[in-house]
Amino acid sequence: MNTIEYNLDQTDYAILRLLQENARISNADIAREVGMAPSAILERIKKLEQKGVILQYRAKINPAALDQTLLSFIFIRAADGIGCAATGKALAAIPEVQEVHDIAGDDGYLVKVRTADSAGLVALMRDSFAKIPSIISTRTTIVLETVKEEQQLVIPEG
Amino acid sequence: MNTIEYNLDQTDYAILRLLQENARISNADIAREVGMAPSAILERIKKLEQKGVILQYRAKINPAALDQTLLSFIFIRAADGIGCAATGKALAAIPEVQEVHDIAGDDGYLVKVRTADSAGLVALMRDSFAKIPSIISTRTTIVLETVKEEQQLVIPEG
DNA sequence: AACAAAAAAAGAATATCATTCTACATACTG
DNA sequence: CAGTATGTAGAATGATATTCTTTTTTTGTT
Repeated sequence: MNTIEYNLDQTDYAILRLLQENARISNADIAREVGMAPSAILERIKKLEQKGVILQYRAKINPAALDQTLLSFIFIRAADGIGCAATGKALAAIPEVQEVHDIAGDDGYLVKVRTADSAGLVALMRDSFAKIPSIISTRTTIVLETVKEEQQLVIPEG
Repeated sequence: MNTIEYNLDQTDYAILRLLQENARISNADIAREVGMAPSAILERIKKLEQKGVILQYRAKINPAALDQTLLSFIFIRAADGIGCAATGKALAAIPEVQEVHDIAGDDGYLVKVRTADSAGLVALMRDSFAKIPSIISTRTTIVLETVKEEQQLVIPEG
């Protein structure tokens, strides 16, 4: 199911806004920001996690620090259609593959890939993509510069 | 500059791996995992932040909880080339726009967008995109299902 | 409107944690 | 070989997370 059966109020929004910006903020600081007791914040966060509103807390690491500076998007045409997700799963299993999206229109996937350089991209396509037999063709788009990246969700204002 | 002048060792990798999975883990827990003192972990994390290896700590929020279930990628052809980033900035300023990438090959941008539904997407293109005069044309790809999403970086094994 | 039931928040108490400081070990440098 | 710099451990303290109890607020029902 896509929808979540849980009503968020203004306090929840405020908490989410703070956590989205800085997941390592203390409950005490959140409590001060929203004007409530730390214990109440803890309860709310627990509930937000349990209800599936908060999925994870993650550190965003600089790709350059791990020598993964080349970003590419690859359209992939595959022989299997929707539901038969063998290609998607095979793509998802590749470490360099950041995202895999099943897209509408032409039995294809859109894949986001990070490699060290163009040689790494070539190697990836030769070594990993070529081993997935259902792939018919690929079209690669190189990212020159990311203007805005992995933006967080827009949370309704108080 | 793209590269980072900082050498990471196995302990740093272990810390990054833990923080990437759960940014709200305590320094004490990290210390237990890697077999070091909490004070040492704190120092290392501070340095990783200061050196720009760790960019941010973020809570990943379920888009469905905020009623943003439709994901789309839009290729945008614009009149300005590389460097003249007016179009990119205008796109980045749109709240629904999650990512903006300047791509090679055809003076264009690849944009990732989240809206509530197809009506929201239509409204976005009518109200926001249409107001950017440098946009020549757009090609939209609807995501049916995300197989793998916003994967974190692959950190070298110990 | 009044009451009961349920949910949420505050407040206090305790265990845990972050942070600072000092001391020590290790590696690098002249 | 001294001297410097870097990094870690360990202890101390101040802050925090977490639990539990009490109080308040909300909700639903008559």
